[in-house]
Amino acid sequence: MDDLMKRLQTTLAAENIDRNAIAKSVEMNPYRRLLHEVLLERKDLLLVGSRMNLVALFDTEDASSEIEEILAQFENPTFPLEEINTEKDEEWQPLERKYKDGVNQIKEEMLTKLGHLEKDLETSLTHSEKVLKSHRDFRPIDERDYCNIRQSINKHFDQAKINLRGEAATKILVLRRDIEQQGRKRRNFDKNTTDTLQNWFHDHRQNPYPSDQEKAELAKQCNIKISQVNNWFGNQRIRSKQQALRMEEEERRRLAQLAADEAQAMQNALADATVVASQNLVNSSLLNLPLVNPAMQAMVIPAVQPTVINNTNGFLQQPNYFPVGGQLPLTDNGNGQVALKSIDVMTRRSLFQQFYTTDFETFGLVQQQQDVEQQQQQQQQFTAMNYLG
DNA sequence: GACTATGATTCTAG
DNA sequence: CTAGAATCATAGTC
Repeated sequence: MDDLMKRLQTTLAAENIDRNAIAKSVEMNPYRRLLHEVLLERKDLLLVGSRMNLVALFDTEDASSEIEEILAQFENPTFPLEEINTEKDEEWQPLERKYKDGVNQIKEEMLTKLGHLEKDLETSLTHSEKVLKSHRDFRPIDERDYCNIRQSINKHFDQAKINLRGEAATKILVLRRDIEQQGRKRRNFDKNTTDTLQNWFHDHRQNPYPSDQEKAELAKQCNIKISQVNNWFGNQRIRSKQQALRMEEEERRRLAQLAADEAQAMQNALADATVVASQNLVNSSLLNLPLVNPAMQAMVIPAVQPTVINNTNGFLQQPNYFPVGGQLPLTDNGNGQVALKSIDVMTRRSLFQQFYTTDFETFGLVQQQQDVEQQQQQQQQFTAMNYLG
């Protein structure tokens, strides 16, 4: 009994009820007082149905039509879930099953509780009659008293029933929302759909904004909702724009890298040519060198060789200095390596000439670097050219 | 399991 | 309301 009392107090506290107001109300109305007495005798009845509360004891509300509408689903076999992704969704059937099972379970629970309520109502009525009879010792009791107490108790239990139904309806709504949420799990469109949308987008890329009518057509054609068409075009527009920006940026970076590489190559060539020129001057004549350098014949350079090999013999050893489209003095030895072909003096001269006259003069980058060292190198380069020319 | 692709949602501005 | 942008959440891939 103490436990029951505690639960009652907790309920009262939780429901934020002014107990004085209730007491006053009870005091002012003998029937209510009687009812209160009955209910205090059977406190457990107060706790039947989790939503039953003392406010409902005195202020009966009508059952909302909305609740009845939802509960009608107990009897209505049609599936009341929102149609989500049409019939092509094979995961839909289990969800539908799950929902129906859930609704049935809620129904069973509600019916069980209703049964309990009915039993408690009977008990309560019998008990109230007993209490009323005991009152005969203190005051006159007539049929009206019995009628009133029965009415009050019925009212109380009616409210409990309404609350119970409301609770069941809420459960159904929650269940429905959960299931619909699961059904709404994102699924990719099939290839046909994306192709159709993709084609439309591409054909109208100048102005990729379908009209309402076109959206409707696309939706029908793709078997998706108009809102999905809207989503798709919204995403597509923004994402294709982002992609274009990324490509642009990438291209810009690539060109910058290309220019940097060329500039570097040119500088290497310049440095190399400078060595050649000075060597030639020291050795008095490039033409005096053997027609075919024996060391050069055996020289093997890795196919990917980024560093400039010191040119001590007056030969160009980095073939990539030669003009684009010009013939490279290379031979592939089949082992992922290339060897310099032995070349005769005339060929060498022509390659040098080609290199100096064609490339150096047309390559703006060298001209732009106006520092002293660069100028000196240019000086030497022209000396070499004159010498060879 | 990290990463990207993608459909949906949310927020903002007009 | 719409479009754009950011973000979320899941799919899909390696």
